Amino acid sequence: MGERSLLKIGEFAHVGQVSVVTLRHYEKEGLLKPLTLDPQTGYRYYALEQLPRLHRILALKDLGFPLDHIARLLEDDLPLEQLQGMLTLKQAQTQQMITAEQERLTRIAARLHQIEQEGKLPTYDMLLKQVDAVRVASYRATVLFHGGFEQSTARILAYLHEKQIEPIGPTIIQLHSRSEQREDGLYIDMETAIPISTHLAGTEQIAIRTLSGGSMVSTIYAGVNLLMGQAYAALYCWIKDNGYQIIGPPRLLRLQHGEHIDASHYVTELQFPVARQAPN
Amino acid sequence: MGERSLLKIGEFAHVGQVSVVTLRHYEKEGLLKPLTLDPQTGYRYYALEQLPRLHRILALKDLGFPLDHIARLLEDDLPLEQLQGMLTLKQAQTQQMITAEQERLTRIAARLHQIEQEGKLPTYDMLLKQVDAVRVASYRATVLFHGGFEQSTARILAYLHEKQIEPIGPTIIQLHSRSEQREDGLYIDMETAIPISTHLAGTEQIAIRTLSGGSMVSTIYAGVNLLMGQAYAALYCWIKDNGYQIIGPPRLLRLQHGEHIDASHYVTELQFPVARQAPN
DNA sequence: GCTTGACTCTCATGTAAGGAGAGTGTGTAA
DNA sequence: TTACACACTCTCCTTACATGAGAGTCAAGC
Repeated sequence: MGERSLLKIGEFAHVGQVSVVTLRHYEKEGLLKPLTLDPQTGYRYYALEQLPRLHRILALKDLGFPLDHIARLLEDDLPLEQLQGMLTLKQAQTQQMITAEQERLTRIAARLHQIEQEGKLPTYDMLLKQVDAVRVASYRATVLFHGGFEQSTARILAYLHEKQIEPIGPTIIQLHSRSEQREDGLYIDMETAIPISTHLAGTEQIAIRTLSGGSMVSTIYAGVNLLMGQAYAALYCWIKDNGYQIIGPPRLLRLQHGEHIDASHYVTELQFPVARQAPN
Repeated sequence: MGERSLLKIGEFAHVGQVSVVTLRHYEKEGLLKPLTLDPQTGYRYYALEQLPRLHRILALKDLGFPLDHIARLLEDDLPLEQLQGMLTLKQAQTQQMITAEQERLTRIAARLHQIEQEGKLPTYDMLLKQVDAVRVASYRATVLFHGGFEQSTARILAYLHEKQIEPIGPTIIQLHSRSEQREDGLYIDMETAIPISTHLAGTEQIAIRTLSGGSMVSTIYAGVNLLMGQAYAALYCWIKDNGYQIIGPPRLLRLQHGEHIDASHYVTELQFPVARQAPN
């Protein structure tokens, strides 16, 4: 020690506290070339004076930069503004990642919460998804909860058939109010909507309109679940736990229903339009 | 729609809002097999009833699980505790990652701060590293800052030479107090230490002891910088900005020094032992 | 001068989760 | 019939290395 000398890769790796493989990798990436290369043996020889550069590489890696960015940052003629720009950008990205991870943390906690509540494997899987706006033919009325939409659906389908238009997606039901009990059954204000591709005029009863898209919390279940109580409740909890707020009526997508299908094979998606709750 | 049917991979991908490639990938990973496979054509056919499973996969992926963990989580006979365990573990990991990212954010901010202060590319790169404890032969005295350690080093080396012991690392100088000006120069209480591998008895002057290891904030610079003012200051700022506290005397590692070496080729590492500041 | 063990070289492959793209051969629907 | 969807295989690409194979080199002891 104390003598000026060239180090073999292993020695340099040792003082730099990195692996030999890492040094070779950095050379390949053009980050740190050995001072000399023995043309006979191919041995790499490093000088201790290269240690500050290695140190800088590690420091930048520690800031989260990928190696190719570090290569740019190490260029001698890099203008100061660009350096600052890259750092500021990285700062923003890191902030964003933290936010994302925190949301994920909340989702995990919500899931654990759900398991505790139900005391078993959760039945419903919540997912936040983006939904496109879609043009529909819709019919809105306050009808019997059980079977009410069958009539509505039939009514719209008849109209579309008459106009020779085919549906382009599953029937969507918007539940505009919570159900209310009357003497002859459970009633609800629901809008039955069938997606179509073409524009046409509606009738007094059947409106041609566009269902808005946006962020939806969604869950899908198979089988019959007429009251959807559990799914509804689970979704409601999830939205609350994860700091969202409901900004519209829930939707029911009848992905696989019908008279000649056994009820146990029904597939339904339940969606709530949501937005991030303003953090007050 | 509304009819029970088998979907081709493209259709299923569409309703599930994933890519065809993804579905094939999931099949290969054993996460989601198509309901039937046409032996003639190899076409995959999915049932809508598989949508909840896909949904669950996506939800778990959203929680941050890798695909092989999801495969385990999807097993029917997974005991509840194991599910909870995996979620709790993931929760802890996510929390840890958030903490790490926040520290990174602080480091980036410190770096930007440093650039602003210096008004140019920062000269010193700070890195937090773990240092092992090391046995040394050391000599402590209040000596002239300039050249004082040369004598100390020579003294230790003479002793080691007499005992036929070779140093196993660069000379370490611990600065036990800040420098003080006297009439004939700048004095400092410094301990010069040379790493050795064997244990042996010391003398009145030369102690054989162990330098403790631990977390060190380190910077390396090449060239002569006798007062180390800038490096010292930069390191000091970094430690403060990043919420650490200094828990011991700074160390100077003379990685490449010596009489027959040009001062511009000196390589020195400056280390401060630190600990996380208790968040009060 | 020889052996031995530690070290070094190059090259290839693997990682997670697919994305992108090409090439080639069928299937399905209007 | 003509698009288009789908099949299969293959490769390369992403990050920052780790791991290993097979071969050559260095320094030290005998």
